[in-house]
Amino acid sequence: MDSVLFAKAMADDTRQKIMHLLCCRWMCVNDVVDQMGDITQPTVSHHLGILRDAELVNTRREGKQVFYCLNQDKVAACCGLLMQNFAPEKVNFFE
Amino acid sequence: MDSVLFAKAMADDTRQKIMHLLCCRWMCVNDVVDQMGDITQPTVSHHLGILRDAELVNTRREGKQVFYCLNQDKVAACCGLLMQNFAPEKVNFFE
DNA sequence: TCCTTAAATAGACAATCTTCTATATGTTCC
DNA sequence: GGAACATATAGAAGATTGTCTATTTAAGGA
Repeated sequence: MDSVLFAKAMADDTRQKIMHLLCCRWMCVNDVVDQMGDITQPTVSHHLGILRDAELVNTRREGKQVFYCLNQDKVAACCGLLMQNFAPEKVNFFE
Repeated sequence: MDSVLFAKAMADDTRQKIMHLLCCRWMCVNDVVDQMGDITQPTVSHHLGILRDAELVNTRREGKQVFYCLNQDKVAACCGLLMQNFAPEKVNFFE
């Protein structure tokens, strides 16, 4: 993936909070909305859409609800890409 | 550092191009402008200011010129932070 | 001191982004 | 099929960002 797309997806406080919620579990949209407290459902959906476009979340429908979960593999791959691009001297390739 | 500030600093194509130029060498502002080709000096200065605020570049004055170089330690630290926050299951702490 | 060069800052404008309300789509149950 | 619930989309308003031109600040040389 493109490292700019990744950075843009991460470049918002609300989005990082959502990502934190979804880090190690599946949650449906309404539960995310409840946990976030002060933002509306459409706003949450919008942010989830951006994260989905960047492939940073996995998604699954279950009846009426749609569940999301952070895609840690993607995050790790993108961080690795950033490291290779912008901290190549700090990467240990064979360790 | 704050992971949102880091992501915001990275969230622009022009800025990532500049970072790439400065990745493994010191360059003065005018040389960056020349390499970038199609953007003006004030725009480059603006982007360098954002990178400087995020501590992603080191800076040094030499006579009339100001030199910049990418701070790979900072990049590595921020990537590590992102990994811990958003890919904790992919981090091997003791390897 | 004055001129030249290098970089930063100010201010304006357009584009992008975040958020909202209102509405549409999709799913389940009666 | 229609009501109820869950999520997505549309469209608008305000905030933030990226870029430019014009100007200012900083340093060096004649």
